[in-house]
Amino acid sequence: MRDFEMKRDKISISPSEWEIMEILWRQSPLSASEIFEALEGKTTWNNRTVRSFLDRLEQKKAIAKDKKHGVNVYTPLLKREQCLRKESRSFLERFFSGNPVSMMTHFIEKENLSKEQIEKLQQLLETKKEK
Amino acid sequence: MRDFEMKRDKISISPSEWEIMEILWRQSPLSASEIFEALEGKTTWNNRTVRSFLDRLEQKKAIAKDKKHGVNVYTPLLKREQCLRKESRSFLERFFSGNPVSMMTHFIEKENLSKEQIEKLQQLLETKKEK
DNA sequence: GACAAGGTATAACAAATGTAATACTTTTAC
DNA sequence: GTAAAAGTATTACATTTGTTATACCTTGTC
Repeated sequence: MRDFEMKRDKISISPSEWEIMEILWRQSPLSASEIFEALEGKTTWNNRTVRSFLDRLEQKKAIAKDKKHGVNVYTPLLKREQCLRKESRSFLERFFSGNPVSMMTHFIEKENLSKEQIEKLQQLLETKKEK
Repeated sequence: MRDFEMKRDKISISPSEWEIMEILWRQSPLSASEIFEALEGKTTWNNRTVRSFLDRLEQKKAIAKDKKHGVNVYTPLLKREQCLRKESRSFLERFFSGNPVSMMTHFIEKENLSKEQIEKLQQLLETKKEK
């Protein structure tokens, strides 16, 4: 494995930071106050708090900071896909010994799925089987 | 308002603590050194470290400590089922906006499931649909 | 061209977490 | 019955995370 990849793997994104990342994955670059506004309704974070998270994400090299027209704007350096995969695997490992079937069994049993939802999953599995 | 951070009155179990809980859910009561032994191979934690986790779990009232034959033994106070459900929901909320179907879709797409695994899930879904 | 509003950089601080060390007490093995 | 081993209780300390606060700097407005 190459060096930069190893380093990237070590980045850990906290729950709060993840909220920020989601905003930026949806749209970027954005300024701190744009991000702050995008969080309205979702969180009650102070403007300062948001800026702290941005600072930390930048230190972690999860996002890049650029000065555009005298204002800092932020862009993701990590791909959502990749981060999501990492988090998913970690969840799987922690709670289901890495076994995806027992994990999904848990959700199928515990979540109340509608007929439509079940059928959607069935269809997806069918497609997958024919791969 | 859905602030995704937990309320203070709810017990939160850290990843390391979860390992301890798993041991105790499998078998209890156990002494600190029994737990330490059960962790061999899984972790490289020092004996002291394990005892720290036990102390904290006790403070959190996730486990009970009793002195049996001059030695402290520990028993879970929380049900695995319940904790697992809480963690699962939090995962679902954080990464898939609480949508179980999109979560499962992710896993079906990203994990390489064998034909047998897929069929097992299909069967489970079929059963569920007839509920 | 001074000022208020907002931006920036830096610091603070407590709780949670990971990871033990110390210092005393009890039990066990000779 | 004493010394080593094991246990207990308390403390420590760095890092991460959540949550601002302070103090300085820029800029559009009057």
